Amino acid sequence: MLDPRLIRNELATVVKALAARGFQLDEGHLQTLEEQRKAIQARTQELQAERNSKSKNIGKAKAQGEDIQPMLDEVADLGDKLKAAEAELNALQDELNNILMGIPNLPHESVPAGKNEQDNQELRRWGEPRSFDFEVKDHVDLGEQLGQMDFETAAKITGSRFVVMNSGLARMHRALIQFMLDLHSNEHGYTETYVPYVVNADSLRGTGQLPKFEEDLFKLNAEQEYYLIPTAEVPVTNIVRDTIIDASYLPRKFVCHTPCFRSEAGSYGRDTRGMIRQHQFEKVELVQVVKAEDSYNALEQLTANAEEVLKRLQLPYRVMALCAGDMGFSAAKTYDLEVWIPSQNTYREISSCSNFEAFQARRMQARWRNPETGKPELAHTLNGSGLAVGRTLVAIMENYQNKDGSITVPTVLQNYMGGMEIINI
RNA sequence: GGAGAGCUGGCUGAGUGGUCGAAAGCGGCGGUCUUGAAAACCGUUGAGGGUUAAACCUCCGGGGGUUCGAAUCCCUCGCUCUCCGCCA
Repeated sequence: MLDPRLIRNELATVVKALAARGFQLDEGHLQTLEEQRKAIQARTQELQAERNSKSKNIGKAKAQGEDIQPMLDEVADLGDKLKAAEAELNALQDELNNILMGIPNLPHESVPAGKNEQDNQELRRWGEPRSFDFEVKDHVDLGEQLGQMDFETAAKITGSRFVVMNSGLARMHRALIQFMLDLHSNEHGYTETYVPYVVNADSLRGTGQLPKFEEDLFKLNAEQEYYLIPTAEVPVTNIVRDTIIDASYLPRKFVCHTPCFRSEAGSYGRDTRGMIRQHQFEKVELVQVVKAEDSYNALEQLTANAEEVLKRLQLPYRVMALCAGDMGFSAAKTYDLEVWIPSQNTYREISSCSNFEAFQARRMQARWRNPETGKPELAHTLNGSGLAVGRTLVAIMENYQNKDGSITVPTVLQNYMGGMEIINI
């Protein structure tokens, strides 16, 4: 959520900044509502003040044994008037709030202009894509030939966009999770965290998935309004919802492995083959809660932490600065890490690292107490994948494939796989 | 599943219809004392909105109701705890 005062006081600037990311804000409508709100709020508060003072007087008079009937007559219709005013105010505030909750974050000044992924800016590359002296296979062919990756069985059990794995691939999948958790908790200073995979609507509103993106989520058909998490970002960031954090606890850095569940509504026909886009996938997520002044340094750090995973796995990648039009709803700035996928002869997203500034913190009232002023201030939140496990597995399979269809195990993973050096039939 | 108790400021916790945004303690901040620190003592200290500043308004788990007036009474939902039952 944007700062309502910013919207009130600098509406034109906000409208312009939102246009940069392709969002049309109905300026006139908002202004009209805001003016009405102001007027009705003032009137409501006057009525409330009148009620408070008159009630107080009645109390005093009664205590002194005076006849209070005339005073009661005087306030007879005040209650109804007040109730009507409050109802009107509530309706207006709900409407304004709905609009506010649907407005995306403003892009940071350093974010490149642009409409879509064509306009993203490549910042740097690491590693040299390997040249193969045989025809490369994609991970689906490799996995099925190994007999360790089975999409048909998964489709029988559930439906499309799921996978069954076993043996070496299943183990490497697990090894990746352990490796990433260890790296970030032991070397990068993150606190390993375990969280619920089912969350309530408040949590999803806090991080920005609701109210606008409900169709991307799996909603449980339960008595409570519960959803499967689309990313660990939701439960982990909401750890600080409705709290005032002591300054000495900042920055807070969490690393958390969870499965992620996405309905992928609206992505029909995209990446239908293989493990690139699944309804269920594992991800190791990095989340930071920091002071406002630190958040852009934290974004660089968090991105570097995610990059380190790719470096240790010796996977070639590039770093993209997303343009304003390609960024997610809540982000002020986003770097995507894209890993080299030989079968597609291109780089594909494997991590997305974003600074949300105070956008999520304002929605979830996540604050810290500034000792200099003694006042609570909104925190800044960030997160990034470190990394998406399924896609990492895909990248390893394809980049480390051998002519005979076996897959060499990256050195850093061998200890996590009981010394296994190669995956074959 | 059944019965009961509770949810109050950063934290603990008092408050059962009016002068309560709310005692007390802890913690925080400022000061006295001290070479410095600790201890002790004194003062100060909830959040949000509003205003040049004030006035004023809202908030005692969420929502609704009763009342001139609600932290306090009623309804409802959520959560926590205790006991019983059931299951692992």
